[in-house]
Amino acid sequence: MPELPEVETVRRALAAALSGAEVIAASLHRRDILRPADRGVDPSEALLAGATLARFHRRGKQLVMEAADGRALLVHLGMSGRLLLHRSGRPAPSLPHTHAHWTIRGPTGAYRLEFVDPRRFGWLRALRSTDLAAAWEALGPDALELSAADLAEAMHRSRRAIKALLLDQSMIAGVGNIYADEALHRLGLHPSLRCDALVDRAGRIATALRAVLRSAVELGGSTVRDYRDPAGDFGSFQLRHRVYGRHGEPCRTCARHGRRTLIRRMVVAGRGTWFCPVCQPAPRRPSGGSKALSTRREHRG
DNA sequence: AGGCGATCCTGAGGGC
DNA sequence: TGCCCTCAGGATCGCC
Repeated sequence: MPELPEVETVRRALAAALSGAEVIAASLHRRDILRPADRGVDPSEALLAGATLARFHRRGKQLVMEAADGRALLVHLGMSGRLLLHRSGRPAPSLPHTHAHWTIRGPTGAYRLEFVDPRRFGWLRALRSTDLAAAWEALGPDALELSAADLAEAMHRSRRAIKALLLDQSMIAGVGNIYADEALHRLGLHPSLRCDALVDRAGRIATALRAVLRSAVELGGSTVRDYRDPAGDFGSFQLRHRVYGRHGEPCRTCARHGRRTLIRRMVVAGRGTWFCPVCQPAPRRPSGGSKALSTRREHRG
């Protein structure tokens, strides 16, 4: 799933190839990929036809293509969304679920850009670049720039599980299920720990989040299933995952200390959550109520 | 406040 | 081999 590192990888690739390029034509194949408020507008206008692409921004998981004429297009890749960039003239397999495409010509060549999203959790939103700040008002600070003070403030009055807060885009923008689990394992914190009990560790948590996200950006993000960069290539940070998706496999941190502990799976904040029961000991009073069984279906089958 | 479930959607993967 | 069922997840909404 594209989270901050994957979206940043996409942003960098698009910025490198398309800055200063002109959108010759744009086509929308599914109108419901636009946010509801945009469905009445002219699609090709919304998709920046005729514009010169000036800048590519990102906040959290949201990407913006900003045109020189004041138009902008906000892109959310959802779960399975891809922006694929093909050089014109090369045979480009058109994938199913291609919902929009652009013909673009610029300093580095001519391209076809495609928005592909099988599960359609992704979306596009047309706006003016002057409205971008307002559009992003609902998002918390970008996770790569998260300060200890921001995080401490968010945690201070919250009794939710720490993982729920990490996933809350209005608190921290960019963290999704993968990097929440990976950061918590590196911190040795159980995902169910209450925020207000961890305020004194906000600095460490912010630092660990930034570090895990930066490492992932350097490796082009994680490809678990669907994610590809604009060239169609995989990320490689999944090779560094310590817990995410590793249910039943040995904890590598424990293995280094001569212990054999298996990664477990539970549900926190409605999400599949992977953790090491030794590195991340359970709280004495798990948040989320009195249910004694906070883990379930720990074994395959 | 925040947990929880439903919703949107498709494809992967397990079970039989 | 192939069909069917379940499940995964980001964001949002309504309910409790």
